Amino acid sequence: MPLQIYNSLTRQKEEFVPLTEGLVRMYVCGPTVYDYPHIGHAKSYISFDIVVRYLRYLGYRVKYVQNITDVGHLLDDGEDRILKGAQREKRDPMELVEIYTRAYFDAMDALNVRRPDISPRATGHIPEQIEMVQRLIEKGHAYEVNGSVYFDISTWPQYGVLSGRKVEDQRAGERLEISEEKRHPADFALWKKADPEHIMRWNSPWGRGYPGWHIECSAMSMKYLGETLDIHGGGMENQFPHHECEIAQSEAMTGTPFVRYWMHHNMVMVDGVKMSKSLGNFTSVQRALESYSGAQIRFFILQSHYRSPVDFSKEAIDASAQGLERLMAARDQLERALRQASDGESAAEIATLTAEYKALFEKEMNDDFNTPAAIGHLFNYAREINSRLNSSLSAASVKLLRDSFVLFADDVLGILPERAAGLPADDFIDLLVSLRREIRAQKNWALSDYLRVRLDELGVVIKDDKEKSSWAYKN
RNA sequence: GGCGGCGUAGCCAAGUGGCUAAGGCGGAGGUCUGCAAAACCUCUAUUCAUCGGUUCGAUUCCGAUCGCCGCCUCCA
Repeated sequence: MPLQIYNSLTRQKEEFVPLTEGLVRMYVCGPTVYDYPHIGHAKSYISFDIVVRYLRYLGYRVKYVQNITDVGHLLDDGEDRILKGAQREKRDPMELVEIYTRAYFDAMDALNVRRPDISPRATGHIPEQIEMVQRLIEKGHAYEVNGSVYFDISTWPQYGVLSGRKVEDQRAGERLEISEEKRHPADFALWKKADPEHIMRWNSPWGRGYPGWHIECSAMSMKYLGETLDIHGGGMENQFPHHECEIAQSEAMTGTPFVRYWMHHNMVMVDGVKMSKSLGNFTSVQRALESYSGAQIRFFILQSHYRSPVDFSKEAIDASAQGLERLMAARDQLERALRQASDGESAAEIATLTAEYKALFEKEMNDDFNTPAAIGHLFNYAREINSRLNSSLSAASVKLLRDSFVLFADDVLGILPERAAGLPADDFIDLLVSLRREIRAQKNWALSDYLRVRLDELGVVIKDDKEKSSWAYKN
């Protein structure tokens, strides 16, 4: 079965067919860089990292764009996030933005998330956004009032297609005061007039101001990917109003479909409640990395589906970390066997096994990137591999197993980081282990145990069998 | 009030209109071992929130109820 993607727009799984054969145009909403990235960002960008990696595994060329929002947007109290952050930390807004942009990339690197091909910044694309607003005014879909420009919902009856909402059903103004400038409560800002104290502002045909909340994604995605994207990703909480507004303003301007497949991932929870910056109950990635490795966090997130919420609890991560250790141990055993295996043809049985697991892995990944199920097969695969490594295999057979295991687990899922130590240490450990073998042959258990304990303290675990001893790194 | 999602073993978590309801953690037993660890083997949900309905048959489809969550406001 070919790749199926759950499309939020149609609310069903659909076969994935890109607009241009062999090329995927993909855009994902990036972070607002006014604070450290949290575990919710981890789930988001790991989810879409899997999408990109798997599409590339399938042979597509993927052009992946993810914005950096460095224009301040308004908080409930009318204050600007970035401005507020800058005041809090007594820094220039752009300095603040730079610090958190770097923190964001550092965190993603630690989680083994591959960087987007293009990371456009909103402040670097003000002219594009202004141009878009102008075109919307020209086409009669937007109006200017007192230095601000709003999108006119009444000119866009399709508003609501993505979220399935009717404008009249919404409780407009229940929690946020409706601007009196708007003709209709659901009209949204494309450009906002800046108050004198507003630091981040730019010249525009409507005076000094700054872009609206939704316009940057439309302007930048279309600039780099064209008028129709294959995939647009983001969090479910952005489905409305953010993505709904993107569709309205983009399609009103171009007259063509904006996005073919909308993908939305679910939220990270803490004790059953959504984690978010506004609720203040978030764990930063940097903080989580003090307790867990990037691979452990990544693996934990991939053990539930991207469209399911995940509860970030110590118990759950500890449990999944144990599981990850098994997969990493299997990889280590394969690498070791590869160094020690004798020459020879690969066995037909091994080729059958690798083909079987390739089919299973692809079946699950083709089903809307079902990483938990794919990982389930990986555990079975690891067991099959381990039992075969107990007997001697030819180097060609081991290589076949190693290559396929690493291809799925690491190239696509990215969950098998290199072990900590540099490679030369391996040779010394090999030497110590073989020396210990001699000591054991002399039944000098005291010295043998001493070596085992010392090596254990250094992070190397010994495993003794009748004919040989082997070892593995602990973490 | 409107829109949407979820409720599967002690915990985490896939899945399916009917053959054994994946996998991981934890637990129990075993093989191996000088001991240990790892690995491997066996066991660990007669049952999928509750109650109805459709069906020859439902955990899976439909309805109701209960519970939990998200969105309707910036948020990954």
